[in-house]
Amino acid sequence: MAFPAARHDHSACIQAALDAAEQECRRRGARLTDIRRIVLELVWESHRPVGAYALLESLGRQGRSAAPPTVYRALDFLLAHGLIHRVTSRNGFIGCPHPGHAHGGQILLCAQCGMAAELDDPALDREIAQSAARLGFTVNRQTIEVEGHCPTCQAQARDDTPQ
Amino acid sequence: MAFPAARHDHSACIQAALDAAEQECRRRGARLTDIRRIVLELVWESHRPVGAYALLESLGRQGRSAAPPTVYRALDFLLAHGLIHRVTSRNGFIGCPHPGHAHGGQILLCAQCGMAAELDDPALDREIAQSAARLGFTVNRQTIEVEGHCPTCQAQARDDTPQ
DNA sequence: GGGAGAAACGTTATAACATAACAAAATTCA
DNA sequence: TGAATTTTGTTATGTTATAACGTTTCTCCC
Ligand SMILES: [Zn+2]
Ligand SMILES: [Zn+2]
Ligand SMILES: [Zn+2]
Ligand SMILES: [Zn+2]
Repeated sequence: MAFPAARHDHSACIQAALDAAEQECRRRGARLTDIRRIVLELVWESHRPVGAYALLESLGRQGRSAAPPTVYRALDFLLAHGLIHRVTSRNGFIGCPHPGHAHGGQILLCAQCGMAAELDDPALDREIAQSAARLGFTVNRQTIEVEGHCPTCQAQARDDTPQ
Repeated sequence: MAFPAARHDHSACIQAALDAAEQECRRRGARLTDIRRIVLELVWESHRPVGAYALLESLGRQGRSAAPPTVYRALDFLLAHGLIHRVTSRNGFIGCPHPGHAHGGQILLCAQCGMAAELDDPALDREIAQSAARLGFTVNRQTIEVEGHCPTCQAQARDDTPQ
């Protein structure tokens, strides 16, 4: 789950995500309808969290203008089947690069460029479960959102500060 | 940081929080004005995350009706000085039981009763920082919100399921 | 193929959360 | 006191999310 590089073949990201979604939906007997596929594709337009209303506008630009419930329903479906993750601290959504592969939401967010990546560290899940258990608390779901600086932006900062 | 028991002397919680806030503000040269103190007190009315508009209504019931910006400004102040934490997954706020004592937001949320508690496990912070570092990512801030079941609600579930 | 039932979608309206902008009041401090 | 700063009041609006209900599309069995 490397952090997305500044320049990479992003169309490949999108294609891979759509293929994985197709497969995961087949496996689950879920229907990846037109709208759902299009919304997923739009979520994947970047590696940044996208808001529901930004998706609405994107849909409009594609000539498929819609009302909020349409987008929210598609997002609910994609969330329910693990094809996207919600980024609560940004009121946005990002595509999941490996649906099906069970994992809690561990998300890295670059404060500079806004890019997001998944961390997906099982040791972290265990540590949280253990730590919570010490207080007698049992864990269902966990949301981890880490803000910081991605490798690319750090490198840039070094270049911009000659010294 | 034990999970708050179902029955406990909650007025003591409130008083302790207000005292700690007073002290922390003095230490920082910050002004804990009337509204700010009242909002803090209202946040502490329960151990559950409270929304800004719920606080607005509470203010109204106290005869201090106000507009949204008043509450949001008070919340911003309390956040800035570490007297409360934001619970992004609930669009709410909870009081911090130990302001001043630096700590990232690690919050446990009971899906049953809605109660919240802080986890505050430094090992967790380290694990995240290390795990992120392996991807070349440096951490600024982290939001950890864990949903599950508190000790009280687990005990209740056992009682309600005789078998 | 036809029809009952379920799932998905369209549409309108509204709820819930948050901030911009500017005026008035209170506080600080020289 | 009086200027500078901070805090609060007020109006308006922006942003995010859902309720409710009717229509269409799909599924599956006969
Ligand atoms: Zn990409
Ligand atoms: Zn970056
Ligand atoms: Zn208490
Ligand atoms: Zn509980």
